[in-house]
Amino acid sequence: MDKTNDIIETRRKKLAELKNNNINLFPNDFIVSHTVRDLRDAIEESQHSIKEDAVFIVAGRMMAINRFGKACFIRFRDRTGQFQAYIRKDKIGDQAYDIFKKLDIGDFVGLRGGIFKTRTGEWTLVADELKLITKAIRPLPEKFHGLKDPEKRYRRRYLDLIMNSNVREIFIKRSRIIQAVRTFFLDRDFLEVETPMMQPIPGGAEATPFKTHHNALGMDLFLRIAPELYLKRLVVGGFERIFEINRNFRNEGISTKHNPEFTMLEFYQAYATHDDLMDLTEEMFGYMAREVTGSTKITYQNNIIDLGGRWNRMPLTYALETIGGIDPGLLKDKEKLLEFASSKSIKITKTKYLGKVISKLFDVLVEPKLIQPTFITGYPVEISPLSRKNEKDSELTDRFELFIAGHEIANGFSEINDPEDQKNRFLQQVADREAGDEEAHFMDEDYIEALEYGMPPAAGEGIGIDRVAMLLTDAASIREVILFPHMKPKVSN
RNA sequence: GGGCCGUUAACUCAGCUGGUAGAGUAUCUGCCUUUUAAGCAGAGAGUCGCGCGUUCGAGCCGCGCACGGCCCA
Repeated sequence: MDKTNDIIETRRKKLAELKNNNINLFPNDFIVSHTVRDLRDAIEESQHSIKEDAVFIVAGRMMAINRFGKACFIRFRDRTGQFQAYIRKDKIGDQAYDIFKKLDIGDFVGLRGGIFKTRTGEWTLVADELKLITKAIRPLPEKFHGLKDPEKRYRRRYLDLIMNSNVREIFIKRSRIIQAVRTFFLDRDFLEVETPMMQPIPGGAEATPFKTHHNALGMDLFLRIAPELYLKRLVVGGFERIFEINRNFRNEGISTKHNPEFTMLEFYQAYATHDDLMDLTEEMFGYMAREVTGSTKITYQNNIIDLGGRWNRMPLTYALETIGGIDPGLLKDKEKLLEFASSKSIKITKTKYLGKVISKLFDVLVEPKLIQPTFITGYPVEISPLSRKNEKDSELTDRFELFIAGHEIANGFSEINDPEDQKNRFLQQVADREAGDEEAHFMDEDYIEALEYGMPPAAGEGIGIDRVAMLLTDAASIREVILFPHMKPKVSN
Protein backbone atom coordinates (compact mmCIF):
# COMPACT_ATOMS: atom_id res chain seq x y z
CA MET A 1 0.00 0.00 0.00
CA ASP A 2 1.36 3.35 -0.89
CA LYS A 3 2.29 5.56 1.99
CA THR A 4 0.98 9.06 2.03
CA ASN A 5 2.25 11.93 4.12
CA ASP A 6 -0.87 13.88 4.34
CA ILE A 7 -3.69 13.34 6.84
CA ILE A 8 -6.38 14.51 4.46
CA GLU A 9 -5.00 12.32 1.70
CA THR A 10 -5.07 9.36 4.08
CA ARG A 11 -8.69 10.06 4.87
CA ARG A 12 -9.63 10.36 1.22
CA LYS A 13 -8.14 6.94 0.66
CA LYS A 14 -10.23 5.54 3.51
CA LEU A 15 -13.30 7.18 2.03
CA ALA A 16 -12.59 5.55 -1.31
CA GLU A 17 -12.20 2.13 0.35
CA LEU A 18 -15.49 2.53 2.20
CA LYS A 19 -17.20 3.63 -0.99
CA ASN A 20 -15.82 0.62 -2.82
CA ASN A 21 -17.45 -1.57 -0.18
CA ASN A 22 -20.81 0.09 -0.94
CA ILE A 23 -20.85 2.08 2.27
CA ASN A 24 -22.87 5.28 2.01
CA LEU A 25 -20.66 7.95 3.58
CA PHE A 26 -23.45 10.50 3.85
CA PRO A 27 -26.73 8.66 4.43
CA ASN A 28 -29.82 10.55 5.53
CA ASP A 29 -32.05 7.78 6.80
CA PHE A 30 -30.87 7.19 10.34
CA ILE A 31 -33.76 7.69 12.73
CA VAL A 32 -32.71 9.01 16.13
CA SER A 33 -34.99 8.21 19.04
CA HIS A 34 -33.00 9.55 21.97
CA THR A 35 -30.56 12.28 22.91
CA VAL A 36 -27.72 12.08 25.38
CA ARG A 37 -29.94 13.98 27.78
CA ASP A 38 -32.56 11.23 27.40
CA LEU A 39 -29.95 8.64 28.33
CA ARG A 40 -29.01 10.55 31.44
CA ASP A 41 -32.67 11.07 32.34
CA ALA A 42 -33.34 7.35 31.92
CA ILE A 43 -30.44 6.51 34.24
CA GLU A 44 -31.75 9.03 36.75
CA GLU A 45 -35.33 7.69 36.53
CA SER A 46 -34.17 4.12 37.09
CA GLN A 47 -32.37 5.39 40.17
CA HIS A 48 -29.09 4.22 38.71
CA SER A 49 -30.23 0.64 38.26
CA ILE A 50 -31.04 0.77 34.55
CA LYS A 51 -31.24 -2.61 32.84
CA GLU A 52 -28.94 -3.26 29.93
CA ASP A 53 -31.80 -4.58 27.78
CA ALA A 54 -33.47 -1.17 27.39
CA VAL A 55 -32.85 0.04 23.83
CA PHE A 56 -31.75 3.53 22.87
CA ILE A 57 -31.00 4.92 19.43
CA VAL A 58 -28.71 7.91 19.50
CA ALA A 59 -26.45 9.80 17.11
CA GLY A 60 -23.59 12.19 17.41
CA ARG A 61 -20.07 13.20 16.51
CA MET A 62 -17.24 10.96 17.75
CA MET A 63 -14.92 13.09 19.89
CA ALA A 64 -12.54 10.38 21.08
CA ILE A 65 -11.75 6.77 20.31
CA ASN A 66 -9.86 4.36 22.58
CA ARG A 67 -9.12 1.28 20.52
CA PHE A 68 -8.41 -2.09 22.08
CA GLY A 69 -8.18 -4.37 19.11
CA LYS A 70 -11.49 -6.20 19.22
CA ALA A 71 -13.32 -3.56 21.29
CA CYS A 72 -13.30 0.20 21.62
CA PHE A 73 -14.58 2.97 23.78
CA ILE A 74 -15.75 6.08 21.97
CA ARG A 75 -17.05 9.40 23.16
CA PHE A 76 -19.78 10.93 21.08
CA ARG A 77 -21.60 14.20 21.40
CA ASP A 78 -24.98 15.54 20.40
CA ARG A 79 -26.59 18.92 21.12
CA THR A 80 -27.44 17.85 24.67
CA GLY A 81 -24.11 16.52 25.83
CA GLN A 82 -21.42 13.90 25.59
CA PHE A 83 -21.64 10.20 26.37
CA GLN A 84 -19.46 7.13 26.20
CA ALA A 85 -20.20 4.10 24.08
CA TYR A 86 -18.58 0.66 24.07
CA ILE A 87 -18.16 -1.02 20.71
CA ARG A 88 -17.46 -4.77 20.75
CA LYS A 89 -16.64 -6.81 17.71
CA ASP A 90 -18.72 -9.73 19.01
CA LYS A 91 -21.72 -7.42 19.52
CA ILE A 92 -21.89 -5.48 16.27
CA GLY A 93 -20.47 -8.20 14.03
CA ASP A 94 -17.26 -8.65 12.04
CA GLN A 95 -18.39 -6.68 8.99
CA ALA A 96 -19.63 -3.65 10.96
CA TYR A 97 -16.48 -3.75 13.05
CA ASP A 98 -14.28 -3.68 9.95
CA ILE A 99 -16.11 -0.58 8.81
CA PHE A 100 -15.86 0.95 12.27
CA LYS A 101 -12.08 0.45 12.21
CA LYS A 102 -11.93 2.81 9.24
CA LEU A 103 -13.80 5.60 11.05
CA ASP A 104 -12.13 8.62 12.61
CA ILE A 105 -12.57 11.13 15.36
CA GLY A 106 -14.95 13.76 13.99
CA ASP A 107 -17.18 11.32 12.10
CA PHE A 108 -20.88 11.18 12.94
CA VAL A 109 -22.21 7.78 13.95
CA GLY A 110 -25.58 6.34 14.88
CA LEU A 111 -25.69 3.87 17.76
CA ARG A 112 -28.27 1.43 19.03
CA GLY A 113 -27.95 -0.35 22.33
CA GLY A 114 -28.45 -0.56 26.08
CA ILE A 115 -26.72 1.07 28.99
CA PHE A 116 -24.35 -0.42 31.54
CA LYS A 117 -21.81 0.83 34.05
CA THR A 118 -18.11 0.24 33.45
CA ARG A 119 -15.58 -0.93 35.99
CA THR A 120 -14.57 2.67 36.54
CA GLY A 121 -18.18 3.61 37.19
CA GLU A 122 -19.05 5.46 33.99
CA TRP A 123 -22.46 4.93 32.42
CA THR A 124 -21.84 3.67 28.91
CA LEU A 125 -23.95 2.71 25.93
CA VAL A 126 -23.00 -0.71 24.63
CA ALA A 127 -23.73 -0.79 20.92
CA ASP A 128 -25.36 -3.69 19.19
CA GLU A 129 -25.54 -1.61 16.03
CA LEU A 130 -23.23 1.09 14.73
CA LYS A 131 -23.77 3.05 11.55
CA LEU A 132 -21.65 5.69 9.86
CA ILE A 133 -23.81 8.79 9.36
CA THR A 134 -21.32 11.36 8.09
CA LYS A 135 -17.64 10.98 7.26
CA ALA A 136 -15.29 13.81 8.19
CA ILE A 137 -12.52 14.45 5.71
CA ARG A 138 -10.54 16.92 7.81
CA PRO A 139 -9.19 16.10 11.29
CA LEU A 140 -10.42 18.02 14.32
CA PRO A 141 -7.92 20.04 16.37
CA GLU A 142 -6.10 18.30 19.17
CA LYS A 143 -8.38 17.04 21.94
CA PHE A 144 -6.54 18.33 24.96
CA HIS A 145 -5.43 21.85 24.05
CA GLY A 146 -8.26 22.41 21.59
CA LEU A 147 -8.22 25.37 19.25
CA LYS A 148 -6.58 28.42 20.82
CA ASP A 149 -5.34 30.72 18.08
CA PRO A 150 -7.90 33.60 18.12
CA GLU A 151 -7.65 34.10 14.39
CA LYS A 152 -8.43 30.45 13.66
CA ARG A 153 -11.20 30.47 16.26
CA TYR A 154 -12.98 33.41 14.65
CA ARG A 155 -12.43 32.39 11.05
CA ARG A 156 -13.57 28.83 11.68
CA ARG A 157 -16.01 29.36 14.50
CA TYR A 158 -17.53 25.93 13.91
CA LEU A 159 -14.27 24.35 15.09
CA ASP A 160 -14.19 26.72 18.04
CA LEU A 161 -17.70 25.58 18.97
CA ILE A 162 -16.80 21.90 18.57
CA MET A 163 -13.61 22.11 20.61
CA ASN A 164 -14.26 24.75 23.28
CA SER A 165 -17.17 24.15 25.60
CA ASN A 166 -16.84 27.60 27.18
CA VAL A 167 -17.44 29.11 23.75
CA ARG A 168 -20.58 27.02 23.31
CA GLU A 169 -21.72 28.26 26.72
CA ILE A 170 -21.25 31.90 25.75
CA PHE A 171 -23.52 31.62 22.75
CA ILE A 172 -26.12 29.64 24.66
CA LYS A 173 -26.13 32.42 27.24
CA ARG A 174 -26.40 35.04 24.53
CA SER A 175 -29.49 33.30 23.22
CA ARG A 176 -30.94 33.20 26.73
CA ILE A 177 -30.31 36.92 27.17
CA ILE A 178 -32.33 37.71 24.08
CA GLN A 179 -35.04 35.31 25.19
CA ALA A 180 -35.14 37.01 28.59
CA VAL A 181 -35.49 40.43 26.96
CA ARG A 182 -38.45 39.20 24.91
CA THR A 183 -40.13 37.66 27.91
CA PHE A 184 -39.54 40.77 29.99
CA PHE A 185 -41.16 43.09 27.47
CA LEU A 186 -43.97 40.78 26.41
CA ASP A 187 -44.91 40.43 30.09
CA ARG A 188 -45.27 44.20 30.21
CA ASP A 189 -47.57 44.46 27.19
CA PHE A 190 -44.88 45.57 24.72
CA LEU A 191 -45.19 44.60 21.06
CA GLU A 192 -42.15 43.33 19.16
CA VAL A 193 -41.76 45.05 15.79
CA GLU A 194 -39.33 45.16 12.87
CA THR A 195 -38.44 48.38 11.08
CA PRO A 196 -36.29 49.04 8.00
CA MET A 197 -32.65 48.04 7.95
CA MET A 198 -32.27 49.98 4.68
CA GLN A 199 -33.16 53.63 5.09
CA PRO A 200 -33.16 56.54 2.62
CA ILE A 201 -32.04 58.89 5.42
CA PRO A 202 -29.87 57.29 8.12
CA GLY A 203 -31.09 58.65 11.43
CA GLY A 204 -31.35 58.12 15.15
CA ALA A 205 -27.67 58.32 16.02
CA GLU A 206 -24.44 60.14 15.31
CA ALA A 207 -22.49 57.70 13.18
CA THR A 208 -21.18 57.10 9.69
CA PRO A 209 -23.49 54.77 7.75
CA PHE A 210 -22.78 52.07 5.18
CA LYS A 211 -24.12 53.06 1.79
CA THR A 212 -25.83 50.73 -0.65
CA HIS A 213 -27.89 51.06 -3.80
CA HIS A 214 -31.29 49.83 -4.91
CA ASN A 215 -31.16 49.16 -8.64
CA ALA A 216 -34.87 49.00 -9.45
CA LEU A 217 -35.67 52.14 -7.51
CA GLY A 218 -32.53 53.80 -8.78
CA MET A 219 -31.69 55.20 -5.38
CA ASP A 220 -29.02 55.06 -2.72
CA LEU A 221 -29.96 53.57 0.60
CA PHE A 222 -28.15 53.40 3.91
CA LEU A 223 -27.90 50.49 6.32
CA ARG A 224 -29.44 51.76 9.48
CA ILE A 225 -27.33 53.22 12.25
CA ALA A 226 -30.39 53.08 14.54
CA PRO A 227 -34.10 52.22 14.26
CA GLU A 228 -35.18 55.16 16.43
CA LEU A 229 -37.06 57.40 14.02
CA TYR A 230 -39.09 54.50 12.62
CA LEU A 231 -39.99 53.20 16.06
CA LYS A 232 -41.28 56.63 17.05
CA ARG A 233 -43.38 56.75 13.89
CA LEU A 234 -45.00 53.60 15.29
CA VAL A 235 -45.68 55.38 18.57
CA VAL A 236 -47.44 58.03 16.46
CA GLY A 237 -49.33 55.13 14.89
CA GLY A 238 -50.70 54.05 18.25
CA PHE A 239 -48.32 51.30 19.29
CA GLU A 240 -47.72 52.70 22.74
CA ARG A 241 -45.26 50.07 23.89
CA ILE A 242 -42.87 48.57 21.35
CA PHE A 243 -39.45 47.02 21.18
CA GLU A 244 -37.12 45.84 18.46
CA ILE A 245 -34.05 43.61 18.70
CA ASN A 246 -32.02 43.84 15.55
CA ARG A 247 -28.77 44.76 13.90
CA ASN A 248 -27.37 48.27 13.51
CA PHE A 249 -24.50 49.06 11.17
CA ARG A 250 -21.88 51.71 11.76
CA ASN A 251 -19.03 52.36 9.38
CA GLU A 252 -16.40 52.81 12.04
CA GLY A 253 -13.28 51.19 13.41
CA ILE A 254 -13.21 47.69 14.87
CA SER A 255 -12.08 47.21 18.47
CA THR A 256 -12.67 45.00 21.47
CA LYS A 257 -15.86 47.03 22.03
CA HIS A 258 -16.97 47.68 18.42
CA ASN A 259 -18.09 45.48 15.57
CA PRO A 260 -19.38 47.16 12.37
CA GLU A 261 -22.69 45.36 12.85
CA PHE A 262 -24.01 44.97 16.32
CA THR A 263 -27.26 44.04 17.98
CA MET A 264 -29.38 46.74 19.50
CA LEU A 265 -32.44 46.54 21.67
CA GLU A 266 -34.60 49.66 21.36
CA PHE A 267 -37.87 50.19 23.14
CA TYR A 268 -40.41 52.97 23.49
CA GLN A 269 -43.10 53.51 26.06
CA ALA A 270 -45.79 56.17 25.75
CA TYR A 271 -46.71 58.21 28.82
CA ALA A 272 -43.40 57.31 30.42
CA THR A 273 -40.39 59.50 31.20
CA HIS A 274 -36.68 58.85 31.25
CA ASP A 275 -37.01 58.38 35.01
CA ASP A 276 -39.46 55.53 34.43
CA LEU A 277 -37.06 53.93 31.99
CA MET A 278 -34.23 53.98 34.52
CA ASP A 279 -36.49 52.04 36.89
CA LEU A 280 -37.45 49.66 34.09
CA THR A 281 -33.80 49.15 33.12
CA GLU A 282 -32.86 48.20 36.67
CA GLU A 283 -35.66 45.66 36.72
CA MET A 284 -34.72 44.27 33.33
CA PHE A 285 -31.03 43.77 34.16
CA GLY A 286 -31.93 42.11 37.44
CA TYR A 287 -34.26 39.77 35.58
CA MET A 288 -31.75 39.02 32.79
CA ALA A 289 -28.91 38.34 35.19
CA ARG A 290 -31.03 35.94 37.26
CA GLU A 291 -32.33 34.15 34.17
CA VAL A 292 -28.91 33.77 32.59
CA THR A 293 -26.50 33.40 35.51
CA GLY A 294 -28.82 32.62 38.41
CA SER A 295 -27.74 35.67 40.39
CA THR A 296 -27.73 39.45 40.17
CA LYS A 297 -24.12 39.51 41.32
CA ILE A 298 -21.78 38.84 38.44
CA THR A 299 -18.02 38.78 38.02
CA TYR A 300 -16.70 40.75 35.10
CA GLN A 301 -12.93 40.84 34.48
CA ASN A 302 -12.25 40.32 38.18
CA ASN A 303 -14.76 42.94 39.31
CA ILE A 304 -17.81 41.86 41.26
CA ILE A 305 -20.73 43.81 39.86
CA ASP A 306 -24.10 43.95 41.54
CA LEU A 307 -26.90 44.33 39.02
CA GLY A 308 -29.61 43.97 41.65
CA GLY A 309 -31.61 46.72 43.34
CA ARG A 310 -31.44 50.42 42.64
CA TRP A 311 -28.42 51.88 40.90
CA ASN A 312 -26.53 55.09 41.35
CA ARG A 313 -27.91 58.09 39.42
CA MET A 314 -25.59 61.03 38.91
CA PRO A 315 -25.69 64.23 36.84
CA LEU A 316 -22.98 64.47 34.19
CA THR A 317 -21.38 67.60 35.65
CA TYR A 318 -21.36 66.09 39.14
CA ALA A 319 -19.60 63.00 37.79
CA LEU A 320 -16.99 65.18 36.09
CA GLU A 321 -16.33 67.03 39.35
CA THR A 322 -16.28 64.13 41.77
CA ILE A 323 -14.95 61.31 39.62
CA GLY A 324 -13.21 63.22 36.83
CA GLY A 325 -11.58 65.66 39.24
CA ILE A 326 -12.52 68.77 37.28
CA ASP A 327 -12.92 72.06 39.13
CA PRO A 328 -16.63 73.02 38.95
CA GLY A 329 -15.56 76.54 37.96
CA LEU A 330 -14.26 75.18 34.62
CA LEU A 331 -17.39 73.37 33.56
CA LYS A 332 -19.15 76.37 32.02
CA ASP A 333 -16.09 77.61 30.17
CA LYS A 334 -15.12 75.84 26.96
CA GLU A 335 -11.72 77.50 26.59
CA LYS A 336 -10.68 76.70 30.14
CA LEU A 337 -11.84 73.12 29.71
CA LEU A 338 -9.79 72.78 26.55
CA GLU A 339 -6.75 74.05 28.42
CA PHE A 340 -7.45 71.56 31.18
CA ALA A 341 -7.78 68.79 28.60
CA SER A 342 -4.48 69.57 26.95
CA SER A 343 -2.80 69.73 30.37
CA LYS A 344 -3.95 66.11 30.78
CA SER A 345 -2.92 65.42 27.15
CA ILE A 346 -6.48 64.59 26.16
CA LYS A 347 -6.93 65.40 22.48
CA ILE A 348 -10.24 67.02 21.56
CA THR A 349 -11.24 67.73 17.98
CA LYS A 350 -12.19 71.31 17.29
CA THR A 351 -15.81 72.10 18.13
CA LYS A 352 -17.94 75.08 18.90
CA TYR A 353 -19.88 73.15 21.51
CA LEU A 354 -19.11 73.07 25.22
CA GLY A 355 -21.20 69.89 25.37
CA LYS A 356 -18.85 68.02 23.03
CA VAL A 357 -15.84 68.97 25.15
CA ILE A 358 -17.61 67.85 28.30
CA SER A 359 -18.65 64.60 26.65
CA LYS A 360 -15.10 63.84 25.55
CA LEU A 361 -13.67 64.59 28.99
CA PHE A 362 -16.30 62.32 30.48
CA ASP A 363 -15.32 59.49 28.11
CA VAL A 364 -11.69 59.66 29.19
CA LEU A 365 -11.86 60.68 32.84
CA VAL A 366 -15.07 59.15 34.15
CA GLU A 367 -16.40 56.32 31.97
CA PRO A 368 -13.60 53.81 32.71
CA LYS A 369 -14.17 54.35 36.43
CA LEU A 370 -17.88 53.56 36.40
CA ILE A 371 -17.66 49.90 37.35
CA GLN A 372 -20.88 49.44 39.29
CA PRO A 373 -24.06 50.23 37.29
CA THR A 374 -24.46 54.00 37.11
CA PHE A 375 -26.95 56.22 35.32
CA ILE A 376 -25.46 59.51 34.21
CA THR A 377 -28.13 62.17 33.67
CA GLY A 378 -28.38 65.79 32.56
CA TYR A 379 -26.83 65.64 29.09
CA PRO A 380 -26.37 68.99 27.31
CA VAL A 381 -28.97 69.79 24.67
CA GLU A 382 -26.41 70.35 21.87
CA ILE A 383 -25.28 66.72 21.97
CA SER A 384 -28.81 65.33 22.41
CA PRO A 385 -30.74 66.30 19.27
CA LEU A 386 -33.58 63.82 19.81
CA SER A 387 -34.00 64.28 23.58
CA ARG A 388 -36.65 66.36 25.27
CA LYS A 389 -35.41 69.51 26.98
CA ASN A 390 -35.56 69.63 30.74
CA GLU A 391 -38.48 71.75 31.99
CA LYS A 392 -36.32 73.66 34.47
CA ASP A 393 -33.05 73.98 32.58
CA SER A 394 -33.37 74.33 28.82
CA GLU A 395 -29.61 73.75 28.41
CA LEU A 396 -30.08 70.17 29.54
CA THR A 397 -32.17 67.24 28.39
CA ASP A 398 -34.14 64.52 30.15
CA ARG A 399 -31.64 61.92 29.10
CA PHE A 400 -29.45 59.29 30.72
CA GLU A 401 -26.72 56.91 29.76
CA LEU A 402 -25.99 53.70 31.62
CA PHE A 403 -22.44 52.60 32.37
CA ILE A 404 -21.36 49.24 33.74
CA ALA A 405 -17.80 47.93 34.04
CA GLY A 406 -16.48 51.04 32.32
CA HIS A 407 -18.60 50.42 29.22
CA GLU A 408 -21.47 52.46 27.85
CA ILE A 409 -24.38 50.03 27.90
CA ALA A 410 -27.53 52.06 27.28
CA ASN A 411 -28.81 55.46 26.22
CA GLY A 412 -32.34 56.63 26.96
CA PHE A 413 -34.40 59.76 27.10
CA SER A 414 -37.79 61.37 27.14
CA GLU A 415 -38.66 61.95 23.51
CA ILE A 416 -39.23 65.22 21.74
CA ASN A 417 -42.85 65.25 20.58
CA ASP A 418 -43.03 68.94 19.66
CA PRO A 419 -42.43 68.90 15.88
CA GLU A 420 -41.23 72.48 15.90
CA ASP A 421 -38.60 71.75 18.54
CA GLN A 422 -37.48 68.64 16.65
CA LYS A 423 -37.27 70.55 13.37
CA ASN A 424 -35.07 73.23 14.92
CA ARG A 425 -32.80 70.57 16.40
CA PHE A 426 -32.46 68.96 12.96
CA LEU A 427 -31.73 72.36 11.40
CA GLN A 428 -28.92 72.86 13.88
CA GLN A 429 -27.56 69.41 13.03
CA VAL A 430 -27.70 70.21 9.32
CA ALA A 431 -25.74 73.40 9.98
CA ASP A 432 -23.19 71.39 11.98
CA ARG A 433 -22.86 68.92 9.13
CA GLU A 434 -22.28 71.78 6.68
CA ALA A 435 -19.66 73.10 9.07
CA GLY A 436 -17.81 69.81 8.80
CA ASP A 437 -19.32 67.48 11.40
CA GLU A 438 -19.73 64.30 9.35
CA GLU A 439 -21.62 62.49 12.05
CA ALA A 440 -24.29 65.17 12.54
CA HIS A 441 -27.90 64.11 11.93
CA PHE A 442 -29.70 64.64 8.62
CA MET A 443 -32.96 66.53 8.28
CA ASP A 444 -35.85 64.07 8.13
CA GLU A 445 -38.91 66.00 6.93
CA ASP A 446 -40.98 62.84 6.76
CA TYR A 447 -40.35 62.19 10.44
CA ILE A 448 -41.27 65.79 11.33
CA GLU A 449 -44.49 65.32 9.40
CA ALA A 450 -45.27 62.22 11.45
CA LEU A 451 -44.74 64.20 14.66
CA GLU A 452 -47.13 66.85 13.34
CA TYR A 453 -49.91 64.26 13.51
CA GLY A 454 -49.16 64.01 17.22
CA MET A 455 -46.98 61.61 19.20
CA PRO A 456 -47.96 61.03 22.81
CA PRO A 457 -45.29 61.86 25.34
CA ALA A 458 -42.95 58.90 25.44
CA ALA A 459 -39.55 57.75 26.52
CA GLY A 460 -37.24 55.45 24.63
CA GLU A 461 -33.99 53.62 25.19
CA GLY A 462 -31.38 51.64 23.31
CA ILE A 463 -29.32 48.88 24.88
CA GLY A 464 -26.31 47.29 23.23
CA ILE A 465 -27.02 43.57 23.44
CA ASP A 466 -23.44 42.58 22.60
CA ARG A 467 -22.18 44.62 25.53
CA VAL A 468 -24.74 42.99 27.80
CA ALA A 469 -23.64 39.59 26.54
CA MET A 470 -20.02 40.52 27.31
CA LEU A 471 -21.01 41.45 30.86
CA LEU A 472 -22.97 38.30 31.56
CA THR A 473 -20.39 35.97 30.01
CA ASP A 474 -17.31 37.77 31.37
CA ALA A 475 -16.01 38.34 27.83
CA ALA A 476 -13.22 40.90 27.40
CA SER A 477 -13.83 41.37 23.69
CA ILE A 478 -17.02 41.85 21.68
CA ARG A 479 -15.68 39.23 19.25
CA GLU A 480 -16.17 36.61 21.92
CA VAL A 481 -19.94 37.18 21.90
CA ILE A 482 -20.45 37.55 18.12
CA LEU A 483 -20.49 34.23 16.27
CA PHE A 484 -18.83 35.54 13.14
CA PRO A 485 -16.99 38.78 13.90
CA HIS A 486 -15.80 40.68 10.85
CA MET A 487 -12.34 39.74 9.62
CA LYS A 488 -10.33 40.72 6.60
CA PRO A 489 -10.14 37.89 4.11
CA LYS A 490 -6.89 36.04 4.41
CA VAL A 491 -5.12 35.80 1.08
CA SER A 492 -3.30 32.49 0.87
CA ASN A 493 0.15 32.70 -0.71
C1' G B 1 -3.93 56.05 11.95
C1' G B 2 0.23 54.96 15.95
C1' G B 3 2.82 51.51 19.46
C1' C B 4 3.92 46.60 21.26
C1' C B 5 3.46 41.37 20.37
C1' G B 6 2.39 37.05 17.35
C1' U B 7 2.40 33.88 12.59
C1' U B 8 7.12 26.96 12.80
C1' A B 9 3.55 19.68 11.18
C1' A B 10 -3.72 18.88 11.19
C1' C B 11 -3.76 21.14 16.67
C1' U B 12 -0.89 23.07 21.05
C1' C B 13 3.92 24.70 21.41
C1' A B 14 9.78 24.45 21.79
C1' G B 15 13.80 26.01 18.68
C1' C B 16 20.26 28.97 22.49
C1' U B 17 25.12 33.38 20.13
C1' G B 18 22.96 32.68 12.49
C1' G B 19 25.29 26.37 11.10
C1' U B 20 20.23 23.74 7.50
C1' A B 21 13.60 21.30 11.96
C1' G B 22 11.89 19.33 17.39
C1' A B 23 8.11 17.55 21.29
C1' G B 24 3.15 16.16 22.79
C1' U B 25 -1.53 15.21 20.64
C1' A B 26 -3.49 13.64 15.96
C1' U B 27 -2.23 10.26 11.66
C1' C B 28 -0.23 5.39 9.71
C1' U B 29 1.54 -0.03 10.91
C1' G B 30 1.58 -4.01 14.66
C1' C B 31 -0.32 -5.94 19.72
C1' C B 32 -4.45 -5.34 23.03
C1' U B 33 -12.52 -6.97 24.91
C1' U B 34 -13.82 -2.14 30.87
C1' U B 35 -10.57 2.70 28.75
C1' U B 36 -10.86 7.97 31.00
C1' A B 37 -5.56 13.01 27.77
C1' A B 38 -5.64 4.42 27.85
C1' G B 39 -0.96 1.58 27.17
C1' C B 40 3.34 -0.78 24.50
C1' A B 41 6.56 -1.07 19.88
C1' G B 42 7.61 1.24 15.30
C1' A B 43 6.85 4.88 11.10
C1' G B 44 5.58 9.02 8.21
C1' A B 45 4.47 14.08 8.35
C1' G B 46 7.08 21.20 7.35
C1' U B 47 6.50 26.80 1.27
C1' C B 48 9.31 28.01 9.46
C1' G B 49 2.94 33.85 6.93
C1' C B 50 4.81 36.30 2.02
C1' G B 51 8.73 39.15 -0.52
C1' C B 52 13.40 41.50 -0.74
C1' G B 53 18.12 42.20 1.54
C1' U B 54 22.71 41.12 4.68
C1' U B 55 25.75 36.63 5.02
C1' C B 56 29.84 31.28 2.91
C1' G B 57 25.16 30.05 5.38
C1' A B 58 18.70 32.91 7.72
C1' G B 59 13.13 29.84 11.37
C1' C B 60 16.66 33.27 13.99
C1' C B 61 19.46 39.64 11.74
C1' G B 62 17.47 44.16 8.60
C1' C B 63 13.60 46.38 5.43
C1' G B 64 8.73 46.00 3.28
C1' C B 65 3.96 43.63 3.00
C1' A B 66 -0.30 40.48 4.70
C1' C B 67 -3.30 38.58 8.55
C1' G B 68 -4.31 38.45 13.76
C1' G B 69 -4.07 39.92 19.18
C1' C B 70 -3.58 43.73 22.95
C1' C B 71 -3.09 48.95 23.99
C1' C B 72 -3.58 54.06 22.38
C1' A B 73 -6.13 57.64 18.97
